[in-house]
Amino acid sequence: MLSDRRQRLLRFIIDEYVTTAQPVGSNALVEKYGLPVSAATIRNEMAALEDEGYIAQPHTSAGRVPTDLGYRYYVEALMREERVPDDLRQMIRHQFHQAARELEEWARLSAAILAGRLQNAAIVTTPRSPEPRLRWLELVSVHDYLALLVVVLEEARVLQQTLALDRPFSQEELTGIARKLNDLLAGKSAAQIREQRLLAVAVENSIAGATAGLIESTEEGIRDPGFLDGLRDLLRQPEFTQGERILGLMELLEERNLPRAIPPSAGTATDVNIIIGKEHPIDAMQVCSVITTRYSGPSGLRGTLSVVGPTRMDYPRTVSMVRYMSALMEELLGVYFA
Amino acid sequence: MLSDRRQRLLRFIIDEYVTTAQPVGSNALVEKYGLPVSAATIRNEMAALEDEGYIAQPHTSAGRVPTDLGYRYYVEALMREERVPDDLRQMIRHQFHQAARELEEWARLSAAILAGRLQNAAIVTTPRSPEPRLRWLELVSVHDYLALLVVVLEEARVLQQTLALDRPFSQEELTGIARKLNDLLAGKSAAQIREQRLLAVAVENSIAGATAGLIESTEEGIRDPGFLDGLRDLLRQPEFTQGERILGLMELLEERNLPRAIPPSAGTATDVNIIIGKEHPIDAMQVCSVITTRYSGPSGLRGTLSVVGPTRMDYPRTVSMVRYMSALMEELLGVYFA
DNA sequence: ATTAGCACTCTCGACATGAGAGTGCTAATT
DNA sequence: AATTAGCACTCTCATGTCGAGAGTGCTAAT
Repeated sequence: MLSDRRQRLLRFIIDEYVTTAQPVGSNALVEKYGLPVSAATIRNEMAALEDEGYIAQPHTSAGRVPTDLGYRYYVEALMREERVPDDLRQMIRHQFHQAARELEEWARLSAAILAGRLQNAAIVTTPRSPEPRLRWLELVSVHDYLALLVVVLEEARVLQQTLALDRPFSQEELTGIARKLNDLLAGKSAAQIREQRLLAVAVENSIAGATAGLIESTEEGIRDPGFLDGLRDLLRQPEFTQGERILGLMELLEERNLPRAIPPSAGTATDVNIIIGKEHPIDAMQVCSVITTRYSGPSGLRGTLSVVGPTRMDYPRTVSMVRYMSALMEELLGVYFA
Repeated sequence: MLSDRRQRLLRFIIDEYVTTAQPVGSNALVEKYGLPVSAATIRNEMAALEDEGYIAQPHTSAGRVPTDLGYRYYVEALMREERVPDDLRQMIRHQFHQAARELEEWARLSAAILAGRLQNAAIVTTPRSPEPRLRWLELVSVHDYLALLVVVLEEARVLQQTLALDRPFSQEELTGIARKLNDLLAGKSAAQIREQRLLAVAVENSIAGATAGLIESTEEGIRDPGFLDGLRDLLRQPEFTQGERILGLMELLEERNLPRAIPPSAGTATDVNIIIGKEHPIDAMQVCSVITTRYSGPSGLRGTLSVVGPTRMDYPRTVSMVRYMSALMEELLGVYFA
């Protein structure tokens, strides 16, 4: 257990380092924060903090830099709750009111706001149901042998797929099939649709199968990897201006490989989840911290908001923003599906 | 007009610089390409090429580097047609056969293939009609006061928008409205739908308006900025490893601001269009070259394929790849809408 | 017209140097 | 027992110098 003074010191060091990105020395600390002791005392305390692994020196005669463990302690014990200022809340609400009322659009906008405000990368997934159900399906003829299958899920998500037909179908025929399938399958999950498949007509059977497949494909998260924004902001961070270290990160983020970049376990906690540096299982991400939160809406809808930045990031501000955006999304979802 | 020898020399210089990314000197040139004259002669010729503005020295005692003008001359007069090798064609076709048969998916895949093969960024837009027409619309009830408008265009593109309703509507009512509007509006463009708007019922009128608006919104290209891939490859290019210069570029590409990154005029030529360095109107892009081509399909469908790389890029290979992918997309579109 | 020869220019890496920042330790002070 | 002043020490960083190497332009000879 750290003494009170050491805790305070660690907080100062982190606060200072977060803003300057420079190793912080004992003198600067005493001056800037008006500490009632001399630099020498601080040096003793810092040596102790270093022994315990919370801070480190890049080289002998440099100041101290927080370690991943230091940040972890900070996040667990030292960090003060921050509140998103009211005027910013107003601005954000305003932006949402101006945007189209679409789930996708909200997710996109959330990512843009998080990235812009925090100057880091943000990834937001659209709300999805854990077990999506069919609300409506439609078959539209593209030409004689090709039809477009349009599937609307309960959560107002629209999916599409083209189907090759083994004989020509008219739009009337297709509409008839769609009506029949709607009567039979509406409200059902992919699994339930698969069970149901004992229709007399082969075409209907195969279309039902395609519908189930389409719904299942969304569950794997392949089709909707979420919205990524702010890569440019991340690149601007001083720790990444030296190419190299960013490359692995780019690979990961550009292919929107969310499950890999952000371990699924990150969503188990009800609250905000924080992964710091080396705590991350993937090498390329170990220079970063990831802050994730879930949001949920009516009928089991769920999505995630994540911010990716250097370990030297403003944790209180990021946590407060992520938390606020999550609450906002939940509120909007509530109204949407009122 | 350049003498034969100078032309050949310019080609050698560019070929060499493209592969090594290092200024090329007279000695290296004589040795590598087995020229029948001495280095001194080459120096004289290079001095002449420099006077005419085709090459330049980064500093006094360095080798020569092609200028934008040099690349321009190369592209216009010196470049040899290249052919995408048959085995690569096979591989690419194979990838397309494995992919889902969706326009969007094809565009995504094209961008991935271009980026991967050429190690540069690629942007591919999905095929769009210049004057999209309605094929089918559907209204799906989300809850009493909210409906989802699903619009299918002739080109098998699906659009969606939620509509707030001023009184509760049942799914049956909505289906009735949709049927009526389909009868009335199918095959019409946004403009024609707007003219048509003299329906008796207010709701029908406003839904028709929303449909027209939705169709129009796609024309502005806001909703579908195209698929971008290969930013990571671009970052790996030696000219961009020193952060800084990449930042402006990122801004532009990440927001997928295609119209700005790739001037619309780039599509007027029937063939491949090449913009080299300073020829580009936007500052941030002046360290890059952009190679663009259009592809088109039945009933006026059009899209573009673009590759963005450093001015030092392999023009013949890029042009051949872009041209091949364009032909392939046209072929696929032809079959799709057979 | 071509070329050999040569002086010249510039970059780059290695090395040295000094200022500056920051530390750890010791001994004195409270 | 905690704190502090003082000081030697270490390390980085910016600067300067130097020589090697690369490449050029010019001149005079072929």
